[in-house]
Amino acid sequence: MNIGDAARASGVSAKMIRYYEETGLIPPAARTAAGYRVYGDQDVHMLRFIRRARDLGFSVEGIGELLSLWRDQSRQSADVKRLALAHVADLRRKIRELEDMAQTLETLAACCHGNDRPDCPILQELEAPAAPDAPAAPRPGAVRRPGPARA
Amino acid sequence: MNIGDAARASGVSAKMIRYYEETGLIPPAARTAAGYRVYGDQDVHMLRFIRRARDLGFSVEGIGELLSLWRDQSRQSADVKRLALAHVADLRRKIRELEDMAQTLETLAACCHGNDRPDCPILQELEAPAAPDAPAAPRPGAVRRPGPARA
DNA sequence: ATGGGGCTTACCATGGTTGGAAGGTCAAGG
DNA sequence: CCTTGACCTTCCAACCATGGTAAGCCCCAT
Repeated sequence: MNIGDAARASGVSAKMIRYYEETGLIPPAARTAAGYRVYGDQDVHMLRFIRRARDLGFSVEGIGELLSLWRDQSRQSADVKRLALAHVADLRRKIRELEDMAQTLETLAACCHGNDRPDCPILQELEAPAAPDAPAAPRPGAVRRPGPARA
Repeated sequence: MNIGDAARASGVSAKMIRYYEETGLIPPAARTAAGYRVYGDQDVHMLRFIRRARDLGFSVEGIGELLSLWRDQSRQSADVKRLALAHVADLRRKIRELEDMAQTLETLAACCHGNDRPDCPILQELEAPAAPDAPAAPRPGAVRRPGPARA
């Protein structure tokens, strides 16, 4: 099976398969004499595992840990569970940040007439953040920007 | 005022101020004879505006649109509101995606004994996604990965 | 005048993924 | 045998926002 077939069968693009190999997430594939990568059903199985973990928002690093547990026949399910719940906590933290932003903006938008006049509480709030005690409008620095969010 | 002072006063790092200038988000700062960037209170005001918009999760592109409305004295508040609500919709979409992931994982984790035995429903689900009808476990492809999420 | 800190530009890295270019390989059809 | 087209290979660049680092210049205070 060539990389294209493996990609179609697993849902992981050929590009990403090569990337995962390069970064050591998956072992180097066997090669034909011409240098083509060759994959078997087992490989596709692993790639699908990876795809599914990505769908659940795991980072590549996290997937690496999941994979090693997956391969480890003497694993303890407690370890898997811990990994999963840690990721859930990450997700919930991110959700809270986004939710805060959405609520602040919604509150502001609700105060905005949304007509053809220029005055707008949204712009006002951006200029000069509201009082520190207003929960919907944290002062600068209170909200941690999510950064290059990886999920 | 040098760039360091402007950074401290606005909460935007000197690095990012230069980046914003380079990418055209803000106009080039005035320079001293020695080439130092010089900022005034107005500039700091604008930088704080940008900082606040970033805190609310706007992309740099979105901030550019906000800035042009901010500067446009003949703006219509409806335009600002539309921008804000579009961003809220973005946030909510992202929140939903993350929430789906978190719930799927939590459900799986709840089924996992979390003991010293190797059998684990989490790994099982990653290997072979559950039935298509289970809402907490969409088939591969049903969950759109957010990609290089920009907020 | 010398030292320390600030400023300048320029480059590298992150994370995950996509895109392209340039070139080799394979299978089918003429 | 040759062409064509689909596939594969490697390498390089880009995205977004940010942090870091390094070499070199500048300014101020001692």
